[in-house]
Amino acid sequence: MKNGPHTGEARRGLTRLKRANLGTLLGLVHYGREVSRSQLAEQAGITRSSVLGLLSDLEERGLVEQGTGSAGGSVGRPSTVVRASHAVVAFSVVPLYDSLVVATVGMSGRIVRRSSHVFAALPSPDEAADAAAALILEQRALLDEDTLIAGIGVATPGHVRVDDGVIDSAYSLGWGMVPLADLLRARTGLPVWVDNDASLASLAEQRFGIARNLRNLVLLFGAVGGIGGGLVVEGQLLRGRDGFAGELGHIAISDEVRPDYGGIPGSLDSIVNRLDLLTALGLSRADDETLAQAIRQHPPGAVDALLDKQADGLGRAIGLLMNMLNPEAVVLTGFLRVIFECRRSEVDSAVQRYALESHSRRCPVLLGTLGSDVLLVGAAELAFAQLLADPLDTPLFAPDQASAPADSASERTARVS
Amino acid sequence: MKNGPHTGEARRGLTRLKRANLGTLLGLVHYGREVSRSQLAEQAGITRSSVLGLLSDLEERGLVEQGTGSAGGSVGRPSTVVRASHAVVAFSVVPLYDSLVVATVGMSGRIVRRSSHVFAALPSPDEAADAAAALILEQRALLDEDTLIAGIGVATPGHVRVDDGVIDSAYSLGWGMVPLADLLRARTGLPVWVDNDASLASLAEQRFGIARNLRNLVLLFGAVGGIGGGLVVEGQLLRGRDGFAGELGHIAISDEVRPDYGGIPGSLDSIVNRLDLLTALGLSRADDETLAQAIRQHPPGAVDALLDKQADGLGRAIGLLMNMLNPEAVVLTGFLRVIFECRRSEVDSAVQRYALESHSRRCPVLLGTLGSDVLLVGAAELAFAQLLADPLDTPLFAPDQASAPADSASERTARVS
DNA sequence: CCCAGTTTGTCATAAAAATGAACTAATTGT
DNA sequence: ACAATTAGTTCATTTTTATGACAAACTGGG
Repeated sequence: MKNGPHTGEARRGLTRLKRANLGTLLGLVHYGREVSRSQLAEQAGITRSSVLGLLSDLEERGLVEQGTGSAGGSVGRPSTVVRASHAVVAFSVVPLYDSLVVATVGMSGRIVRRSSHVFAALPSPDEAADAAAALILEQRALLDEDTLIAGIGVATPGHVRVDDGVIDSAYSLGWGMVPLADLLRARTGLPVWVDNDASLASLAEQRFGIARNLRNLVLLFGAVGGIGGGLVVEGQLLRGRDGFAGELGHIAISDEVRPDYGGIPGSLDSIVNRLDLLTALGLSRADDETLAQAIRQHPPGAVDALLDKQADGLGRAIGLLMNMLNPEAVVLTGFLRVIFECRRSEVDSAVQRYALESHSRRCPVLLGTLGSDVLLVGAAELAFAQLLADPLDTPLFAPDQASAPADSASERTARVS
Repeated sequence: MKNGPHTGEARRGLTRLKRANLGTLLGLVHYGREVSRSQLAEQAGITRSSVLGLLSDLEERGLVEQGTGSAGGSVGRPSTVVRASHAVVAFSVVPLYDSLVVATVGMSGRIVRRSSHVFAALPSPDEAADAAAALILEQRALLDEDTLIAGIGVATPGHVRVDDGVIDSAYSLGWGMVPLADLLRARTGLPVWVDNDASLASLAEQRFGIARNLRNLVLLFGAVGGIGGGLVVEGQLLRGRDGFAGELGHIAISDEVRPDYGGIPGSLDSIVNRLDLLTALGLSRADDETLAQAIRQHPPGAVDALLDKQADGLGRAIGLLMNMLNPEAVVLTGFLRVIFECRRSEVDSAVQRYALESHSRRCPVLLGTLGSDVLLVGAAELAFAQLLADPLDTPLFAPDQASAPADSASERTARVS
């Protein structure tokens, strides 16, 4: 569908079962960073001898590396430790208002390289795609020769049709109906996946951040353009019918109608609002760090009332989400983190008031730990997801842009025929 | 864990794959009512020859029946049609305020038999369990000799710990920390599963009702004790960490604080409230039909304002849910149906106001079609779920209460050894 | 330093189950 | 009646996992 090159003919007879088992193993390795073979066997529910064979397939394709490592076991023969190969990478693209960040991310979750482009004005989709392609080209040229590229993941604000990578509407970028996946694929020859920024942030925090291994998670993403949300249910991103799910900034939680506000009346966005804070503080365009500092140093007065009100709104939304989804944790990022740190007791008391005790009792409010990397990590996950679903037959690409896909599967097919 | 008798030793070498394939096939048959073998092969993604073998296993265990039926195909050899055996049943138990309904439900989704018990006062958990067990005993005695019983499913209001079938708190019944599954299992010898009423209603409407085959669904369940919610995501019930998810009545959508209301301030329950309607109409304890009639005939005045307000609150909640979950439909049941029918345009306009257009455009508000059967069907699904997960090794029980489980697997094991 | 105990890696063999391809059967339309 | 079409059936083959035995590598105590 979405991938460029054909992999010759799909290898015959690789049953769904084996595909699933390979994916399970690669997933365990990817999310666990370092796992022993016997742990893999136990967690995947297959025997040690089967793991042996499956891993050798994965290793042959260069997806995992095995070696002696510190597996902590006390007695008995030391384990062979399996790691995701750091020779497998994906590119992350994160368009912001007037800049754009591109990173090379290893399958181990580590960010290898990062660079950005600053625009003079809000970029058009084509300008953004040009800049992204240029940065990717640079980073691609710096990769080792044996690197395998899974593809490109994009984290963008707004509504994204994940099926075909079309941005339905991204208010903060001023874009509407932009086929971003097509634009980038045409420029790079790599497969491209696009998804909403807040959703990807929740995925990243659930897999590599504060919410590691929690199966049910709500993340509130306090971005400059407004509040987004990401919902993880049973370890999977909740996308809904079109991939639009998680627009938590637009949920109505109050009767308040602001004549100056154009969105949903009484919405979380209209009440817990970064711009309001900046205005009250006499700032324009500050990053979250500056914002936090300004709040700490502000003179008492109107700002306090605003902060109290925003803290109450935030707590109300958190309580609502706890009642509705019974998650294991609620994670705050961006400027919501600032509000929580300044008005923790106000937020907590609002949560107590608006959430049923049975829901809130065991559901902590946490702060994201991935910081500004969260979108880069989350976007790369998009590209790796395909690889995890079908480790052996998903096409991978070489650093050398001119070459055919570095797909060992098609090589093997060629050798046989 | 939860099942009573042991099935000898688990049949050796029934691989996960076969178990999964059997479950997939049985699920397709169960939800599709009548499916041809080649349709099964196509939908399950396995070959016709494999389907043949798998179905013969299922038929041997008495779970499905095959025969020539009207499969509508125009040309070509007529299909063999597969149906879920109506000899496989589950018992549904639905405790209400002062009564209790028990039904025998076939795996085809049809309700075979139903009976109820009316209490003089609110029953204690033991009284309710006694009554349920007595009704089940009666209905069990009326079953054919070759019937296979999957178990008992209970749909109850309140919070349910689905893992062990303990009702954490059910306000409308006045119960707290009731190990209902244990109580019923001790009295009947059958495995018991318990879940929240609204959740089960959403499952029932998604599988057998108006929302058939929709993968993402929100159901608002307007019961006498308050509003419940059920969320279906990717075809699965969203349960959250403890199974408490979906408490949509308790989500805060307004700033209004009612001094007379004990729950969450500004919650959907406090605004869209059946008791308020009855009070305004001068009624006490009316069923939904009576309520609808009273509304149609009421004199203009205060009741209109109340209805408008409730319609607005309902639309606001619907809009919030659309933004948040991007479902394919929102389904209303119980007295919410009455409100929607009387104030359709008010509800619709509130939905327009509070939902983003991209979310609401393709998301209809529907009315449930299963009526009063919805909980009976949903509760039975709990018992069938286990059977679908492992068709051959899940123990089934005979109508004759004294006998051992009618588990052909253990018979077969015995024959071999 | 050796030896029991423990855990893990590896191999040959067996068994399970799905696949693939050929073939037969039953119907419609011409 | 005959082609076209669709579905059911059979069976040898292939894929892949499971099984069980054994070797390897480590800990810790005597």
